[in-house]
Amino acid sequence: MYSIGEMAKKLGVAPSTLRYYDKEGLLPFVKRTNGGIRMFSETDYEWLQVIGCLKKTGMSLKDIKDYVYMTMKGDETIEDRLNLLRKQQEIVEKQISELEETLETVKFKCWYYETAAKAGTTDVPANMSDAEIPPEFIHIREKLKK
Amino acid sequence: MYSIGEMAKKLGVAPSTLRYYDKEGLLPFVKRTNGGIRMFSETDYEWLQVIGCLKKTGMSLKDIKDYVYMTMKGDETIEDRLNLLRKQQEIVEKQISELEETLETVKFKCWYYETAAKAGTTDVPANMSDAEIPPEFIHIREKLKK
DNA sequence: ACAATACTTAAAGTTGACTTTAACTTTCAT
DNA sequence: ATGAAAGTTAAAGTCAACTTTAAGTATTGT
Repeated sequence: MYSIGEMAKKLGVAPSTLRYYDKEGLLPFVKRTNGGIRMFSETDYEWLQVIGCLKKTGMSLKDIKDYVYMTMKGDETIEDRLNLLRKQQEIVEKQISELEETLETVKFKCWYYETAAKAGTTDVPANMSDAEIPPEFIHIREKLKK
Repeated sequence: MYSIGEMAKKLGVAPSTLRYYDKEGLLPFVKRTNGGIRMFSETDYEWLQVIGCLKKTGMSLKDIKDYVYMTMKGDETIEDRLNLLRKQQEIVEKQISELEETLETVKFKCWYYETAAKAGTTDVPANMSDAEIPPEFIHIREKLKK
């Protein structure tokens, strides 16, 4: 069993964050001592890991709360939870492919400034023809212009 | 030349967003008519595409503003801009690898609920031994517990 | 000429996810 | 038994990035 401070440290978050999550109804599974102090168990830790994962996918606290409540309802919500997770998988896959396109654009910009640095002026990369620039950047430059 | 409404449509953002960016100093290059109305050019559009790219990397508007001003200063800031973009490349690469780990966790959860759905209860995937679960999920389940 | 539409600004409001504050209580080590 | 450390709550504050509002000005089509 862990106190809120210990669990916060284990997770790398502030204790106030865990209190906030609890207040928002994300932690209905957390038990209290007679004195009213929260006691976090190992399975609570697993829950917080899952909450952390869903947060990384960009899910809102409200939607995470709905998922937690679904789970609390038991086996009758298995299909719903599966559908929710499948949608979340698609969302993350889309996020990754968008970030990969962003990365290509940033790499183009790096090439642009490397070329400018060698030449001493951005005029050089700015005025290059398609034939002169690395082929993987042609469509990126086009996309930025159109 | 485009009005703010046309440019906003072209970019898929609200006109108020462009006014906000201008007010925050991100668009020092945008010219005005005698009457004070903003006129966006094709190169302004390219600028907004770059701003959009940097925003997708998670850069704050303040830092984007600094980059815009660096560029306005001319060729003496080429090295600084290159360093900034290289750092941003690293940031995006890290974001992608973190999202890929998140994706694996979501895929594990999907497998978990698919298995639960077949069995009619989450007890089945929950009580499986390492030997029974797909090998790629062993370390993910471990990570969630430890 | 004039109505409709789109533009302008400054200032206030919104949102989500926390964080801080204030006043108080519980737990733990000596 | 007592003082420090860590816990508790409710309520207010913060932050970034917009969005909305209000009051007014400019542009465009007939």
